[in-house]
Amino acid sequence: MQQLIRDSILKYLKNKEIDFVSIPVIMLTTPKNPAHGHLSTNIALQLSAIISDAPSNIAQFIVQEIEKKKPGIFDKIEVASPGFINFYFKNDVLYNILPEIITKKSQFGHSNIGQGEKVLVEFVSVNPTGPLHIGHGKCAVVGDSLSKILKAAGYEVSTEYYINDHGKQIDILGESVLVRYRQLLGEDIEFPANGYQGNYIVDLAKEIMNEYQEQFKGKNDQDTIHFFKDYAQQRILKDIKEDLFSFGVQFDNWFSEQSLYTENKVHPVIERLKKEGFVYLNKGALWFKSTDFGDEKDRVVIRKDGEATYFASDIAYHDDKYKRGFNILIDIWGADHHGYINRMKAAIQALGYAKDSFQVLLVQFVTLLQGGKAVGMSTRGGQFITLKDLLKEVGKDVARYFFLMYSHDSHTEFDLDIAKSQSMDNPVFYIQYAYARICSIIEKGRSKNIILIDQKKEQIDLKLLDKKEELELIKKMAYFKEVIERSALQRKPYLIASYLYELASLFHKYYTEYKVISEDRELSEARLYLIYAVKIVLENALTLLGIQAPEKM
RNA sequence: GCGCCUGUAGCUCAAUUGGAUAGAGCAACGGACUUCUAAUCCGUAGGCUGGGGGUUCGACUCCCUCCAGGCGCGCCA
Repeated sequence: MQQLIRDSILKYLKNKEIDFVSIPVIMLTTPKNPAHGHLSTNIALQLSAIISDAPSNIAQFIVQEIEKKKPGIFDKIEVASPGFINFYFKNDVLYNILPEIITKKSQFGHSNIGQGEKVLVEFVSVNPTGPLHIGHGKCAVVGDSLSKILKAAGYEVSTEYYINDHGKQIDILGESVLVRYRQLLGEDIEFPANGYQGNYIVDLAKEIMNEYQEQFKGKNDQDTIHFFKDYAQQRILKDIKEDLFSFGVQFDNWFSEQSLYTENKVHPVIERLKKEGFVYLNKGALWFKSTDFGDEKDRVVIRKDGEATYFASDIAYHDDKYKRGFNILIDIWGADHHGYINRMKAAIQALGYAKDSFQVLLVQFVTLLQGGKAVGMSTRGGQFITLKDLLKEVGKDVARYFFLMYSHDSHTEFDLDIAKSQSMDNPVFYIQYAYARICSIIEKGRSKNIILIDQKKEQIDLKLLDKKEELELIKKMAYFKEVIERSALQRKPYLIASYLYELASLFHKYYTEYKVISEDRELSEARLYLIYAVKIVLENALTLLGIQAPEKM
């Protein structure tokens, strides 16, 4: 299609004896207004800015050229003021999508724009110092769903969780549990001011007490601290893994920060930066010149006390990602980490990698509403609603959809009351209900001996599908592939969620207006064929979001 | 103070990256079940896209400025 238009433009330029202009990317859009055709392009408007001719003249010419070449496909092609070209396909052409869907099944909508490029999506990566809360949940589904979408769009995707099992926060965690443990044994010691307050710390202390009784009473030596640190961290990590698993989020790899030190990967990277002249000594610490790449200030990589900073290991970590063969790194971070982007981008460039190969998706905060009031949350303060609690309240499907239904980029509200309601307020049920309805119709068809014939479309008269609602459904399904591509390229999983809702809505309308199974056998077969396609597309889209497609509700 | 994100119907959010008449859901009002599931559908009403300026055939979208909210601005992670 693009080529067709391009050729026409070239011919136009030749006729006009215009030497050379770079033709803009030819954008073909599917207009929201049906009166604007099935496909539309604004290319003539764009061209008229470059070459001096009225857009309508250019459009006219392109249309004539295309009509000469492809007389069979279009019902009509029209030029609309001020210079849009609107293409109307013959219904026959639209129908072609149905056998395609039914042949490709779960593969329908998939494409190869990713061209097998290796992408590493890193997300959640929460310190193992406390349970996952709702904000982490949003990051988790955004990352998980985006990975699935990228795969569907032809990228080779790996997912990874970076475990911050090194450094001060972990030390504080160990200390917090130890103090709680000793307090439980009746010792009168003060809880550290910067310690973790949550009840889960006390639970951990109790757990250790049950297992080891008074073995560590009064102790505060290195070995004891180390034991508590390890115990707490591993225990919490196990919970995190379980929570994510029950949320349908799985990782290809769990990467330990500590391993960067045991495998000596941090210091060589710093050395490399030093050699390139991006590192200098000041006030006893070693600084990375991130300002060379647009950061607002330089950053410490080795502290005065000789310890590498978190940033230093993060540089090594990202270097390692590239070394493992990934071309595109996508990190999904909570919005509170946005100040970190520039220094990381700087490091990427200093190491010689392309600036754009490292991309950060900032997930904005979630405000949880209950009874119309906001529920606060902070890990340190210990007051939060955990992901586990949320899953218990609303279930995996609802939670996932609510996190995916809006742009990850905007702060959203999660209304617990709506999420809990099994009513028409709840978009998840709306979509799943459409799927369940289709299943039940197909079942009815089977009972009446109208059986779906997968591959033999010649036995089905698709021309019978001429109702407005039917054509709308078909057009919507034909759009699915593009939605996946856009969603992947723009890194916006929520586009799938919106699409899903719209498709479900079209189906519900159709359902109310027309009977699929009737006395007319041929018509029933054609309509069954149609809704079978809808079923497949709904299922494929739901799969991308990690949401169940129930056959009965 | 500086930086990033956000501001669209009473509420929660969209708007195909600069396109055609700014759209959905909820809430409000009025309708539709002898039917393949009413967890559904149809209709009515609701807007100076935070304010102001600019760029052009065309702006919610880009630029400038102001206002409001969120989040950052450690030799923490």
